Amino acid sequence: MFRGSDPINMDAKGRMAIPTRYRALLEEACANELVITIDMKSTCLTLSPLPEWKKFEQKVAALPAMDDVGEMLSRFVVGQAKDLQIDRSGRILIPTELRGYAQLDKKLVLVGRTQRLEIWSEANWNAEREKSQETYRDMLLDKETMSDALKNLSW
Amino acid sequence: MFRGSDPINMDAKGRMAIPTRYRALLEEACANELVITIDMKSTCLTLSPLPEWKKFEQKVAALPAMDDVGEMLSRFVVGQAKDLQIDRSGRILIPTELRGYAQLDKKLVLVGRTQRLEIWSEANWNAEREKSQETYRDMLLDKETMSDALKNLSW
DNA sequence: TTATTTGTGGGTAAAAGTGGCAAAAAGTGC
DNA sequence: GCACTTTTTGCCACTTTTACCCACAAATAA
Repeated sequence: MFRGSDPINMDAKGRMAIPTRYRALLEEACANELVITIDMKSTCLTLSPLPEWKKFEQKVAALPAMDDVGEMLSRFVVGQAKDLQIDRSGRILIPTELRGYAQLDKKLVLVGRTQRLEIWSEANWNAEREKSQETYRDMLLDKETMSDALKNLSW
Repeated sequence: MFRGSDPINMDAKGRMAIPTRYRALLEEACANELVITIDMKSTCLTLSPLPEWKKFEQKVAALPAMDDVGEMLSRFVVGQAKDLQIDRSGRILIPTELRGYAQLDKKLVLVGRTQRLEIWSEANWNAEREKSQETYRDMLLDKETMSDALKNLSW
């Protein structure tokens, strides 16, 4: 579904153009209805087609009320989500509060993550890429800390 | 169902406007009948459609009488709940005692939590958000203390 | 070079939220 | 029991924000 990264400029009103190669896809998959929210583990935002989002929301809602981490996930991820419509020029408006969270200024990077998209500030994206070369390469070589699912991933 | 957060001003009489995007939903889901009560684990209030509330109330009532924590939950959460009607201008009146509990003054934030809503003072909400970025990010990275349900949450 | 498609910016109109005011209802005291 | 006071509810108008629409600029392809 979504893959690859695109550098995109956000305009003064906080609007961002969706790459044309995704337009038809989004029209069909979700009638241009998207949900944007924070990514709790990284300084970026998550953009998903509404049907995909709903699946996630249901899973989170089904977690036990006494699961403190799950509760927090629901409060801040669901609680800061926002429905978006793609306008007739193929743009979305990124809500002000979320812009602050992800430290977005003019230069953004839109990253494809199969079922969803990530929105990064160019600066944070580059920093994270650098970090991945130093840190995560070691983590990939260390079989001790790796989950079983990942250990058994075939390619 | 409910998602996202909305900054709302409470008027001098303790009334709060429900965002328009929820109006039709609430009319249909519960004929504008809501229940408001305290959230025992946080300094905020919980607002639920009557049918959703009833499910919770039944579950709590079914807990063993010797479950002290459950007993306390029933006494203070159910015991301080209050039925509300949305008025003809789409507003609810937040009971005085509950206003005190959640430290509400003029500026409020209404937070969507899928089946229910949370009402925060703007100050407490912002403080909680900041805290989530410092504390909870670590909790999400620490696989030791994380529940299995959450560990296996795919997204 | 010209035409078509994609990206950007700004202006305008509609809708939503807020606060004030007035009317009605409830409560209290004479 | 009646009148006055106080609280609550409903209505309306104003202001602010948001979203939609159109026009222009840039880039790409013919």
